[in-house]
Amino acid sequence: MIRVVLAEDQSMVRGALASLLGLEPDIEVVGEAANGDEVIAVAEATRPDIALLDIEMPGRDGIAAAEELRRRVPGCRVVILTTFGRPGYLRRAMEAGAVAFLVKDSPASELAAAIRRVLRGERVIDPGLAAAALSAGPNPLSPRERDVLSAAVDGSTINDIALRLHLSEGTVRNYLSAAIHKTGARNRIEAVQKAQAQGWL
Amino acid sequence: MIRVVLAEDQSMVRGALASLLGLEPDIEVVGEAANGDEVIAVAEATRPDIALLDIEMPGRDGIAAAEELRRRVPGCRVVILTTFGRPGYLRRAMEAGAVAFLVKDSPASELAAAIRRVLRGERVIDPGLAAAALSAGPNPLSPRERDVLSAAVDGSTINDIALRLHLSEGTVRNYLSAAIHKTGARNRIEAVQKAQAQGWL
DNA sequence: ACGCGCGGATGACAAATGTCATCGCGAACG
DNA sequence: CGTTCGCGATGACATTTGTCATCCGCGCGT
Repeated sequence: MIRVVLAEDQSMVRGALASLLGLEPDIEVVGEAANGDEVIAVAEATRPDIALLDIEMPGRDGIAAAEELRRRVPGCRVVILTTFGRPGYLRRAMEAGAVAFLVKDSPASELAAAIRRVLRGERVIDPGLAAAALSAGPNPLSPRERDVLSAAVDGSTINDIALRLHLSEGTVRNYLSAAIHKTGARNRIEAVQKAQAQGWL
Repeated sequence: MIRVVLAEDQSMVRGALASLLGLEPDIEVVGEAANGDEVIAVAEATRPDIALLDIEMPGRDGIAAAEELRRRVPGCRVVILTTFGRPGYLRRAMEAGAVAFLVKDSPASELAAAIRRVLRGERVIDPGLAAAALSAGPNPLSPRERDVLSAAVDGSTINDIALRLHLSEGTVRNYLSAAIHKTGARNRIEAVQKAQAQGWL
């Protein structure tokens, strides 16, 4: 039996995925978690073959959890299952030690298939997405530019951001200007959108 | 047997939900669709007892589909299943004739339970969400203010919006200013966020 | 008949935002 | 050892955005 733990924050989706995997005769869901911190505890307790992780989760996200799992539960292979096939996500997932990267809008049958292929030692990555990740190149934003742009997603003013990050207003404007330039955007909002679409935040 | 059709754009989630419902001895998934247009065709062909609809779908969304289904397949009860429990969504779903409104982060067991309750003639709505929808009041934005604010979500400049909607720049600014005021926001971006959080767009 | 709200517009003004040049500091790298 | 790069800052400047008062016309309700 292939032993799987599941991390996904939406209970109903998590339950549905568990049921989907439960249909497979050679797969067994031995644990579930609603976020990245939980899944580490669950995996340490159950020592599964596979950890199936969503990326967007409250608290520690799936990528951070993958990194931690590699250290704490070395025998456990990480499969990322995410809504958004963003190039930057794929890149970071691979760097965090994931061996497969699936998007939720591929057919349901691919989930079990991917898990079996991973168990045979293969890596499973959508070829189109792999190409996009490679052609897009690495994240051009410096860490601080990322911070500032991330702080701008919720519509904060320059002043808000400056206070939150303990920077001067001018500095915030400079970083934002750089981020706007590097993303090829025309203003802050476009920069945020483009960076998010690439998985750079 | 309770006959159900399922509309959800993410294949894997759709398949997983189908599997979840398939576990129930008295429920049968007789059709699946990836968007609001498909589900109407499927429901007309299969005449199900229940249509389980996601809201966020490409093309015709779940709420618009619900409205159309009420006319075209009157015997079919509509259950909305959505990621976001936004007050405005609930309100619009009810106006569109839905009899149940579930969010994806409630427990998986609630799905079948809700379907059975609907079949007994009950309405199923999260009490907290119902309270939020009532206390939030109706959408304060005029149709045109909605249009303009919607056109601003992607970071377009005033100029872009004016061209796209065939308005003068000043008019666009006026509508945005009104929307900012009505949402209690401090700028365009916050206004978009607040309006989306309420389900007003 | 009257008021009111909505759509649409203009002009003026203040505030926020984006751009650019320039500076200092420290760490990394050849 | 010099160069480069990231971080942080300042000041000046042009542009964009947000606000407000005011106007017109239309339709709707009383």
